[in-house]
Amino acid sequence: MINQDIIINNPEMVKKALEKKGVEVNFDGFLDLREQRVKLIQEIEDIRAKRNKLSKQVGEFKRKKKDTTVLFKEIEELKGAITNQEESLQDTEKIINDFLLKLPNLPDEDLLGGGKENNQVIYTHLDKPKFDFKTKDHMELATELGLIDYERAAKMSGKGTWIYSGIGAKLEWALLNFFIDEHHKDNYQFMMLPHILDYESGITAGQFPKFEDDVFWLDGDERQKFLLPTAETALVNLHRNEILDENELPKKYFAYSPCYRKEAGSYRSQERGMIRGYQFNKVEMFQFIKPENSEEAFNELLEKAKGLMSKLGLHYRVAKLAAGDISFAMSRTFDLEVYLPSIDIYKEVSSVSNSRDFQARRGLIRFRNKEGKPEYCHTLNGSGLATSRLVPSILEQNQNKDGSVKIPDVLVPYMKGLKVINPR
RNA sequence: GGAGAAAUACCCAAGCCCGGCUGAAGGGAUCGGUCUUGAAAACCGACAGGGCGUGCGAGCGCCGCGGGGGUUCGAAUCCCUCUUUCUCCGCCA
Repeated sequence: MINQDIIINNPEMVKKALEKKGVEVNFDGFLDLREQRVKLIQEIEDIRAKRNKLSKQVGEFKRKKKDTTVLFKEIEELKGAITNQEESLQDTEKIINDFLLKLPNLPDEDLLGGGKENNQVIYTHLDKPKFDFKTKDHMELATELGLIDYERAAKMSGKGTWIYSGIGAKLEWALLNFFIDEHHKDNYQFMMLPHILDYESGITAGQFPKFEDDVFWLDGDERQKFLLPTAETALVNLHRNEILDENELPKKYFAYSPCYRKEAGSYRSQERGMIRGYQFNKVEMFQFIKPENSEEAFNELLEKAKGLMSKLGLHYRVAKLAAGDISFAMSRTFDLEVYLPSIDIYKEVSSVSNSRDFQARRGLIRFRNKEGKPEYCHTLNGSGLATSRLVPSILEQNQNKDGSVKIPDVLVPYMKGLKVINPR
């Protein structure tokens, strides 16, 4: 949620900032409603104050055995005036709230406007791998090596799914465990979270109300519970409605979870295999911090994600996203994109984002500052990493002429010493 | 799944039956002070928060006793509902 004071004090600035995200807004109605709200509150509180005073007198009169009919008459007059106003106030506040919940976060000032086309590559690790033989794509490799079973997955679940089988499962699991160990080394706290979340959790994360159709709902039309689209959605809710002690911050967490996504739109056919599915695995990093540590925390998460990628020895790059390519709840996002030789394209394996106080405002996530006053935290998240796109990139980037695939050195201990996956 | 009990401030806990003087007793913790070489103990004092409105400000007002709603002139106290926790029974990985 955008700080309302900023909108009230400088609606033009907010308007321009949101335009960079490709969102057109008009604050005229909002500002009017805000004024209307204050007027109603003043009227209601005025009447309530009078009524409270009179009611108190009723008590006193009764104790002294004095006649109360005069008081009741006065109260009666106040009563009628108040109910209508209270209803209008409720309506007004609901409209204001609904409006605010649908406004995306302000992008950082240093970001370019526009969408994907304006993303900037700011870092590249290694060169594109060169092959002196005819390469295969990851589907071919995975199928030939018996790592992934697409057909049987389709049989039991339908499209957009796959089965990690045998060595393939071991490889996916090795990646997850490698990441988990690395995060432990950095003293992040490991969390295993519910995959089924309530509506309020989706609001706090910024997933709802705008993107209700992108998740899987469990309770039919009632929209009560949904499957998390990323562990971030659960992690951000860890401290919802809490006031943390200043010295507890920063709080650094990580979680492993499958991510369930409906991905309503249609995608290019080149996104075959495991590039986009209804379910994929991810280890997610998350921080609750004081606002003053925002940049530092962002860099830490980015460096951690880069470190993991570099240790895997894969060719990847880092893109600073343009305002329009950043998701709803975020002010700033850098993506790590791994190279897939078969389609000569870079695909996101990590998104490192700063939500600043946007999620904290939605979920009332605060800390007590030095003055003893509650203040909103900043929340940041970063994938560390999404594994389901790494397997394809490992297969494609590390393939050999004989159809075998070299396992990244750091994963070998997690593969019981297996260094190369050979054709069966 | 069934039956019962409970949810009060940082923690423990009274009040709820019998609605008003409870904007919430008491204790602990915490903070400040006295005493002390220092500390502890003892004693004295402070300690309801969060939100909203208003004011330059001290302040004033509204809401607030798990969440929501209702009854009433007035509700922590009565009624409805939801959530969570505990106990017992059943079922089960």
